[in-house]
Amino acid sequence: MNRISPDQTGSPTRDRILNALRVHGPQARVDLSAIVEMSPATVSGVTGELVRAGAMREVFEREAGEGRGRGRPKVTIELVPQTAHVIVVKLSINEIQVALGDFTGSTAATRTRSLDTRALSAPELVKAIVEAVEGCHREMAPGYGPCLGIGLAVQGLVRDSDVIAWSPALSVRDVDIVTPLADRFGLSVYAANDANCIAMAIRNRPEFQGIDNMAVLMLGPGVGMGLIVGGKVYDGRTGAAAEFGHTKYQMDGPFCHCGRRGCIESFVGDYALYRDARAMLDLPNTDALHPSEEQMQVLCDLAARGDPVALGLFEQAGRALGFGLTNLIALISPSLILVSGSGVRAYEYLEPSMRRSLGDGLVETLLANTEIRPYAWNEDLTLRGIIALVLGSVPFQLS
Amino acid sequence: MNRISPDQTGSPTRDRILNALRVHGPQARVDLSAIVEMSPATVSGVTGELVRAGAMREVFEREAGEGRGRGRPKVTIELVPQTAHVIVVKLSINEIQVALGDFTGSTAATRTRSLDTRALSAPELVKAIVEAVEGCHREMAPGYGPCLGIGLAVQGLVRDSDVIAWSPALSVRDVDIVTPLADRFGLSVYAANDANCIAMAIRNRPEFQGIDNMAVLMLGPGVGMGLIVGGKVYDGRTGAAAEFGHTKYQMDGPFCHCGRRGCIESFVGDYALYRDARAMLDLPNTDALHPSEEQMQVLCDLAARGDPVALGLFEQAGRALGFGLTNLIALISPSLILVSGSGVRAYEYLEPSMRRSLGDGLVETLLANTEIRPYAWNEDLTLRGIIALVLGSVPFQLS
DNA sequence: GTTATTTGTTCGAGCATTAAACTTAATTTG
DNA sequence: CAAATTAAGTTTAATGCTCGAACAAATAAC
Repeated sequence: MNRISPDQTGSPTRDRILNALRVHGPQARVDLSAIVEMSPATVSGVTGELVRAGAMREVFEREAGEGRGRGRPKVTIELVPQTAHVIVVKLSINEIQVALGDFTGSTAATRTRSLDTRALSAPELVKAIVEAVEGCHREMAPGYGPCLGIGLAVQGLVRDSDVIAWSPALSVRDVDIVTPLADRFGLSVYAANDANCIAMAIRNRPEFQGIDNMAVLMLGPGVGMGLIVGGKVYDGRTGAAAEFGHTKYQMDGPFCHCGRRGCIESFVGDYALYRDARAMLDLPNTDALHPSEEQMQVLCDLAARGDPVALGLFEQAGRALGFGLTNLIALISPSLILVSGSGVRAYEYLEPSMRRSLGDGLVETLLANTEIRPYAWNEDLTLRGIIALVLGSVPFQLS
Repeated sequence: MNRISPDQTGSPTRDRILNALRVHGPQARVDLSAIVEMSPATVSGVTGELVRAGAMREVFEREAGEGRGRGRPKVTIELVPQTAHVIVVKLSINEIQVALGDFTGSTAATRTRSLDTRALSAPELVKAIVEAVEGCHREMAPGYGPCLGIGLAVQGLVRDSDVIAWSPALSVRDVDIVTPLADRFGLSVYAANDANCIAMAIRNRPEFQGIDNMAVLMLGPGVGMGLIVGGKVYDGRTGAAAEFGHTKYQMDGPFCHCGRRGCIESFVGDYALYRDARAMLDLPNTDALHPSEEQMQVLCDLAARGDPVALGLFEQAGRALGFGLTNLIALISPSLILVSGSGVRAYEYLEPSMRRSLGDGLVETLLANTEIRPYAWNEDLTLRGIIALVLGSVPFQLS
């Protein structure tokens, strides 16, 4: 949570309009008024104010092209990207990425630094992040208005949007990362789990606006999940929710990174697949805890060529995944489940056994209410998500 | 959902005040203003209006007893129970119970009718419920103000707060129960799953006001759950959520009532315990699908006397329960899980293995955030819950 | 009795929102 | 090409909700 700025409140209507423009892109006032479900008069007032303040501008696209009907033509308005910015940091294994998010919610620039994150102490971690933020501020922020806040997307367990309880990228635990940053920069700082960020980014796309209950599964090195409940990212108030990957498949199954046995992740995570593959196939030895993209691709290629061992592996993983989804659906029954993450590359090999598993475990009524489909994986979703989170949390105020 | 009264809107503030009085009981205006977090001026206005309308009254409890400090004494106000009423029906196996809920949310009177519910066709079911409601209207409602709505608490799967997709009490499926009732009586009708009703009733107690994420487990003939997310009953938009009992324990486990295998319910439900007990102990033959309270009590007594077979049964059930809770906590991480239902009678025998199961499956961070404890079972919770649900859904309007 | 303290009411200011009337800017039609 | 038509956007005045502030009421303490 933030440490600074206790209760400044921007008008909720203004924030809704700003958000509508971020989600739906430039819009005419009439259309905005339909989106936010307020009268044109209200929208007119708010936009007028913001245009005068320089945060929005009218955009004249004189392409009489198509769709131009009778009557006064619409004039679309857009956010001025330079109005303000946020700085976000993505912490993953051996990598710290910093990005500047502009006022529209886009990533304006990013920079990545490689370092041995697992060797960092808590103060060193803070220092590394402070440096990243300062670097971003120095090099990217000029030309932009004020910094509205700082966001942190963390692989791992974030508690109370405040402290990193545990992360695969770190060897230290329970690091309060927010307080020192807030103190250092005098800004609101928000930390969030990376899967939640991705869920946020996806839910923010126009096509998912109506869907209030959805889950985004992140297959990859680990197995994560972001949950949208009631239209908002669900973090279980302690932040430690949606740990789909550590849902159980078999109590006496293989050991998982988390130290327990039989987690879904220990059947579906990259390391699990590669571990089992190496036992049966002739594959290069490696840091088995973190197989690379290329190594995983090799497995996929084998499956594509019909290799029965590879196919069998994916089939088993699909079964475990289906088991986990069965429980997820029984408990939450989200209307949509998207499967994403780098692991979607193997979706076609996972899907059949996953669906079989689901069919075995769920009554039709439940199954029929939930749509499951893959969603193309894209690295930048995390950044877009944390940017959206910060922009949505800090009310915008006119100066 | 309701079919009548499309969008009449009572003031939200008024509804909040009414609800605060229902939850916290009679209160002075100052205290009310603290509870609803509005200024005394606003509360004064609203209560004045309602007192004038006869829906509230001041109550003079002249017991100078204790707590009387300096200053003008508080005058508590209470809801007038007769102001209005709701009629609720609880449908369970071979029983239809009807109750009148008064304006304060209490059950003013109930009546129960036994009949072979599984023999009913859809129209016969509707007829039986209509009769129950009419009987209630005739015999209990005189003396009360208008009927604000009708509520249905149903054992089983309710879809879209509209149709009974499946119920153990019925042999028919997908019965739209709401439309005919709404048409017949010209009132808003709400149907809800019984476990959700109970969760609602419990969450409505003053001591749980602050807890926004909680789960109420219902052990008994079946295993149900009610989920409170963000302070509201969660029904997954389709109503078919929180099916904890049909969460999986072992894919190849015993068959469950739902037709699938290995559900938690098929290890923890009364029928599962009794089924396994009969295989090993000398117990009376019976309708094994629905063992009676007394029969289950026999099992408990055996455990109390240290019978190893009975203890072993409960231990196994506890293990399954713990497995299910592991997944629930990993996914939702509610801050509180209450275990209730008639099955709590055996809680002390279930608990040790349940906790062991949880310890094996969950990392401490997650486990530490969730409190699990039993909650005394009380038949009337269902009725109180559905009454609260109807009262909370129908905005109150001054005539 | 006088003062202090707390509860509750009343009144007016402030704010957000909207309906309705109006202005603006285009297209279509005669 | 002017007049009619259509649709977007603005302005204004009215409504309604909420709250601060002043005030009234009812008691205990002194």
